[in-house]
Amino acid sequence: MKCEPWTEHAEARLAAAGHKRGGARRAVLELLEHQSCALTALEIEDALRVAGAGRSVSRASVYRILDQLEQVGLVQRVETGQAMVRYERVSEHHHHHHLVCDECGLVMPFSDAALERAIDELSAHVPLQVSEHEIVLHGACSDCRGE
Amino acid sequence: MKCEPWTEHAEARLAAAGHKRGGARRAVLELLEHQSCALTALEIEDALRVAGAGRSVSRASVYRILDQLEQVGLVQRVETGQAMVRYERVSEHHHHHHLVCDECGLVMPFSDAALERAIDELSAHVPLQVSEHEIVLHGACSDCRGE
DNA sequence: TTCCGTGCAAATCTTTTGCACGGTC
DNA sequence: GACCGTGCAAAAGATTTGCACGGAA
Repeated sequence: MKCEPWTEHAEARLAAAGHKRGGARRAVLELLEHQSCALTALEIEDALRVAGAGRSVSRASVYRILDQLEQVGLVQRVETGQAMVRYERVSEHHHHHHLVCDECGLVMPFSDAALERAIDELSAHVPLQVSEHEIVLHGACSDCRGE
Repeated sequence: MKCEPWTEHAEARLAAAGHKRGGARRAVLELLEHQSCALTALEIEDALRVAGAGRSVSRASVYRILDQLEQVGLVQRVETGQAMVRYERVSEHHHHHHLVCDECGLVMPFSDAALERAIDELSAHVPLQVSEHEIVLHGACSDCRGE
C-alpha cells in the first residue's frame, strides 16, 4: 500500500490521460490530498485563497478542474441534499459514505462492510450495470441533538 | 392497507398542519399520486400544463408546494446527480431507492430488504440520530449498454 | 374580514461558457 | 510554435423571493 503521494499519482494519471500540467490544478490536488471529507467548490476556492496553502484559484477553474478530475476518476461528487455539490478525492483503500446533519450541515464519513456486501449482492440482480453507488444518511448530529 | 386516496390523506394532513386548501396544490397532489417514480419540478409543471390532467400551476408555486409537502413529510427529495432535484410522494408501504442511468438519465426505483437491514443495523452505531437515508446506484441501463 | 395560496416578474445563487493571455510540451 | 490551462466577466439554468390579488376559513 503506497504512502500518500496522491498528488503525484494524480498528476501521473492526468498526464497519461493527455492533460498538461498547471499551477491551479496542482494547488487543488494538494488541497484535496489532505482532506478527510468532501468539500464544495466554494470551500475549495476559499481554502486556497485564505491559507498560504498554495495559491488562489479562480472559481471557474475550480469547477473546470473538479470536472476534469471526476472524469478521470480521481475525484467523486457527493450529493448531500444541501445547496451545493461536494467533491472528494477517490481513495482505493478507503471507500466510504456520508452522514449529513440536517441542522448544522456537518458532513462526516463512515464505512460499513455489511452495507457494501448488501450493495454488491444487490447490484448483480438489478436492471442496470452498476458502476458506482452513493449512500447518504440524514439526521441530527450529537451537537445539534443534545447539549 | 388503504387503497389509494393518497391525495385525500395528504390534504387531511396538510389541514392538520394548519394549511388552507388551494387549487394549485391539489393539482400537484393528484399528479404525484399516480407517479411511479420521482419527477423534477419542471417535469411536474409541464405535466400539469400539457395534459388536461388538472390545471396549469406556475413554476414558483410548484417549488413552494413541493417544499411544503416535504416539510410535512408527504414528499421526499431525491438527488440523482443530475442537474435538477427530483421529488416523489412518500409511501409507507413501499420504501424504495433509485437506479440512475448516467447515459440517458433514466431513473428507476428498486428496493432490497437486505440493504434496508444493513442500513438499520448500521444506523444504530453511528454518531448521528439517523432519520432518513438515500441510496442511489449509478450505471448504464440495458438500452444504453447493449442494444 | 383576515390570511393564506398563487401567479408573475425580478432576484439569487451555483455552475458554465466565451475570450484572451501565458505556460507547458 | 501549437495548444492547453487559467483568469475574468458574462451567461445560463435552477430555485427563491417580493408583491398584489383572489379564494378559503
